[in-house]
Parts: sequence; structure tokens; C-alpha cells
Amino acid sequence: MPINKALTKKEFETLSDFRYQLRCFVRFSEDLTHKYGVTNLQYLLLLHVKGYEGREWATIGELAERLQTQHNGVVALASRCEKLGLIFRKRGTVDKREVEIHLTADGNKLVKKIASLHRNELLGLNGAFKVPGTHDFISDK
Amino acid sequence: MPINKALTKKEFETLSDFRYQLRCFVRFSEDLTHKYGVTNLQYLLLLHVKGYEGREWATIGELAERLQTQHNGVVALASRCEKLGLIFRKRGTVDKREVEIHLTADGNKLVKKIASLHRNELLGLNGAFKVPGTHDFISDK
DNA sequence: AAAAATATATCACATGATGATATTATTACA
DNA sequence: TGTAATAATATCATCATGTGATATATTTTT
Repeated sequence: MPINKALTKKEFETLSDFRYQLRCFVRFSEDLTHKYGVTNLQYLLLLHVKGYEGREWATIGELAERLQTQHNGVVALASRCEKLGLIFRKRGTVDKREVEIHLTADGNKLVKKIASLHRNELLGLNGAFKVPGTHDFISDK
Repeated sequence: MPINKALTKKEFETLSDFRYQLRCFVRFSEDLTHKYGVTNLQYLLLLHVKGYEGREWATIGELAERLQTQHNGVVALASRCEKLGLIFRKRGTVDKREVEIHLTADGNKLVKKIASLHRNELLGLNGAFKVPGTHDFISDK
């Protein structure tokens, strides 16, 4: 049962602040990735490949789910990353319709570097910003 | 002192999951705003105006800070919202270089509706998704 | 084997971000 | 006071991205 009562001024301010905090994190991430010569989306592709559960490659369709976008957007994104020498395509061995996205040595090195800096930011070790609840996600145990 | 130790496989998975969760929320928000005929960014402009601390209008520059973007992007965004009849511009009275962004009756009605649905999602009342920590931001007390 | 479904790719078009530059208003200071 | 410097908004060109429509190859269903 959704609440239907109108929002108070304070609640609008809170929602606005929440989006501002989220945006600050994404902005930090954008600035960081640009510093290393890739867009944020390109980094996210690498991250989802590197962090795919149980293996270090993923298909176009799996990446589309992780990026919450259409497959054709991922196709184009993968092509841009391929041109940058960060990933390479490999036809699926079982299902030949599938395309596996793998990291190149350069792509692997880059995602390690950028992800490491993200972890530090999320842990509040070197950044001004902290997303509440991120300690539930990120730990260095 | 940032941690320099290489990330473990599990940490990559955790970072990947974190971005996936964030993206799921933004995707929910995108789908919702599109359902009401505006882009997510257009909604955010309205939200930051409606939720601006202490008043219900904001200048282009103030909105650029809240949206963590360049002023010229906000100028274009404001023009699109103006064309949609959601906001109107008003020259600053004190400083005539400034432009105040105000909501129209339609813009006000729309932001109330969409923000209300966001609040319910963030409270976990009607959605599958929950951002950890959002209870710190959102309350219906 | 034919039909349906699935995975990836291509293309056209719109949104959005940004650097460069312009315009107008305000502030600093000589 | 006037003149230079600064600030706020606007305009324009360019590129990254998202999406609908459509195509191609492969697998699954019947």
C-alpha cells in the first residue's frame, strides 16, 4: 500500500539531497575514469566483466542485464572498448550465437587501477564523499 | 592512506554488484519518469527546484551544482523543460545576470506525482529494489 | 524440416555532456 | 568615475550514449 499523502517540503529537500549524493559519487567516478582515458560506461563494462560471478568474461546479453540497458547499446559499447584495445570478442563455444567479452592485458590493468581507487573512495579513505550503506557492499577484509 | 593491495576476485564482484544496484535504482527512476512523459534529467531539474533548501526556485548555477554538471548543460535542459511548459525563467531581481527557474502549475503537479512514487520505492513499499542506507535519507514521519 | 525463439549486429535519430566562444551584468581597483 | 576583471547565462559544434526498427545467424520447438 503506497503512501498517498502529499510530500512535505522537507521530504522534497531530502529526495533532492539523495539524488545529489548519488550524483556526486557518479561524478567522482566519471572524473576518475576520464583521468584514465575512458568514459564511465566503458569502465563499467570492464568492471562487470572483471567482476562477473565465477568467471572473468561475460556475454553481450549478460552485460546488458548488469548495465540495465538494451543489448544493442552494449554491442556499440563493446565495439568502442575493442577499438581502444581494452577487450576482445570471442565466439561462444557452446552456443555460437553468443559472443564472450574478455579483457585484454591493458583492459585488465586499467580496471584493476580504477577499481582500486573506487574502493578507497567508497571506504572513505581518501575522498570527501560517502554513500550511506556502502560499507554493506565494500569491505577490505 | 589508500589501500594499495590488489583487489580480490570477491571485491571485484562486490564493486560490480554495487554499481548494478545503483543502476537498477536509476533504471527504475528512468522508466517511471518516461511513463510520465519526461526524461530522468528533466525530472531531476524539477526535483532540485522543488526541493531547493528554503525556497522553491533556483538559479541556473545553483542547479548546475545540484546536478553536478556544467552550466551550459543546465541552460539547454531548462530550455527543453520550458518548451514542455514545466518551468519558466525569471530574470534575477537583485543580480540581473542570474535567471531564476520556477515551476509552472503543470511542473509542480508532475514533480509531486513522480517524487511520491520515488519515495514509495525508496521506502521499499511497492518496489523490488532497495538501496541500503536510504532509510537514512527518506522517512515518512 | 519448418517455424519460432534467441543472440548479436547495424542503422537512423534524439538526448545529453562538454569545450570554445559570446553577451550582458557586476565587482574591483587605479 | 571609468576601465579591467570577473561572473552568469547563452549558443554552437562535436562526440558518447540510448533506443526503435530491422537484419543475420544459430538454436530450440513442434
